[in-house]
Amino acid sequence: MPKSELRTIVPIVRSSLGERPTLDPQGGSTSLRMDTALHPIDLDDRSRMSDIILESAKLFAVKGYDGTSIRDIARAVGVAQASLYHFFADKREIHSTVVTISVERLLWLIRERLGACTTSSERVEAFAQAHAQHISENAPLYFASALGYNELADPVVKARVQRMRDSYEEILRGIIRDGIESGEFRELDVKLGARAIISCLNWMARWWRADGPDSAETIATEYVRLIIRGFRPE
Amino acid sequence: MPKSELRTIVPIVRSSLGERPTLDPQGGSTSLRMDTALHPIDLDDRSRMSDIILESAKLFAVKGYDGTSIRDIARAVGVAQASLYHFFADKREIHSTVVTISVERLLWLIRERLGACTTSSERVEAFAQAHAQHISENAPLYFASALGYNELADPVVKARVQRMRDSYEEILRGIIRDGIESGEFRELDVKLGARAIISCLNWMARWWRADGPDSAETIATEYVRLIIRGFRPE
DNA sequence: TCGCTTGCCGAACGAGCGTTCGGTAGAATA
DNA sequence: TATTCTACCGAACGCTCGTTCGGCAAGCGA
Repeated sequence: MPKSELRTIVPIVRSSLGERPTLDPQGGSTSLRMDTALHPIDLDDRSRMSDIILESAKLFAVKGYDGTSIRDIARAVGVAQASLYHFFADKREIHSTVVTISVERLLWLIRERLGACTTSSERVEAFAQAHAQHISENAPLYFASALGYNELADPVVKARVQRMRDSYEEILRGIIRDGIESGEFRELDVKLGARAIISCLNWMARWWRADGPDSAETIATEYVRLIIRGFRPE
Repeated sequence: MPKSELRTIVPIVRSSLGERPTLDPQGGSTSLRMDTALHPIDLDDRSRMSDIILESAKLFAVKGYDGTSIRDIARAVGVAQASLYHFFADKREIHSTVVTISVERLLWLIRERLGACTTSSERVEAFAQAHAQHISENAPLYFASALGYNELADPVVKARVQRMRDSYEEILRGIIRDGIESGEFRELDVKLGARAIISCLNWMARWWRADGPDSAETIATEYVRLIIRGFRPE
């Protein structure tokens, strides 16, 4: 089961390169499955494929896409270069998979966290904390995705990741809109408010490190509490 | 004079690679001149050197450091590859110069803009507007610097740019501290407040484009007005 | 007029890149 | 038992990269 889930996403990423996914009879339903993010991909099994993805993510996070060579990845995983091509079509597919899994996880985590919240303020805070949890739990994956997602060469993969980022942003906008409607927030520019919070969260990829004094969750919460003060009426 | 100013900064950047700057007798005084940013570098003369810097900035901004080749730059400028090495020691020096000039300009612009302001709120707004003005006036330079400044290979250049970014951040922190002292702002976490504003400004490099509906200055002002609401007392 | 510097170029260098090919050992399937 | 498939590898291919070298023409101070 864990391994089969991992084996589901790669053909989907690959399908955007012109190939059809081999595990599912229909392309349409698989991409729907992607966007709705019903489950996170398991990378904790000790399969080769997980290893490749995780080691690649570490390298991409530190050295960037261009700065990381196939030889680097092979050395980190402990296999020959040629072996990587047994699991992935090319280097771009490895990178696309890393980025896609990261965004998929983030979206899944946010949706799961939002279920337990009632007020709009709580929901904004939960949104930020889910983002922070993703940063701290999947640091290499997240940094690789955040720093390198505009290096995505394939336009189809890029479009799908963009679509997922759009729905990520739309979730926050919806929360703020609800808050305005219920009177919990004043009449404010929804786009601007959402973007301010997301900017703070995203910029953390540039300076936050796990060995620093504050946890990602703490910082995210404080950001939200500061900005949400500007959301309050009067 | 314009050209000579441009010819000042390059030896300074170069000096960090182990060479001594040739235009100034003392290394210490030149690096002091850099950090205090007494004047912006003129890139509007039609010299070869300005051309190389500006065309490189455009390419770095779009394709990144690794994605841009010496051949790309030479083609954009309209010279042979070998000619670039007449003005710069290597590719890294071109990139370092682009990034350094951008940060230098930003700092200079902020210091100039802050002179005309009185209240702390005005000063925070002026800070953000100076940043926005830099983005819109020097878009390629800024994007190249913002997206690629952690690709700086040379540790000495990286340290100097970091130092300039630190003093950039310290300016904003000082403004906020003054505002708290005078009672204009409540007792808030200065580091966090400054970081929130800077995050919004920096993240603009990822999504703002000159052909969009809003000017960079407008967006920056609205960000600040939103966040500053959370700075106000009670 | 001589010699030096500046600006510039064509051609080539070695290194590293992503990728491919032919093949093997072993497990799974028939 | 015969066949197929999975996981994996060593060695090489063609290509692009940053950089270097030797040389040329124009300008300029001596």
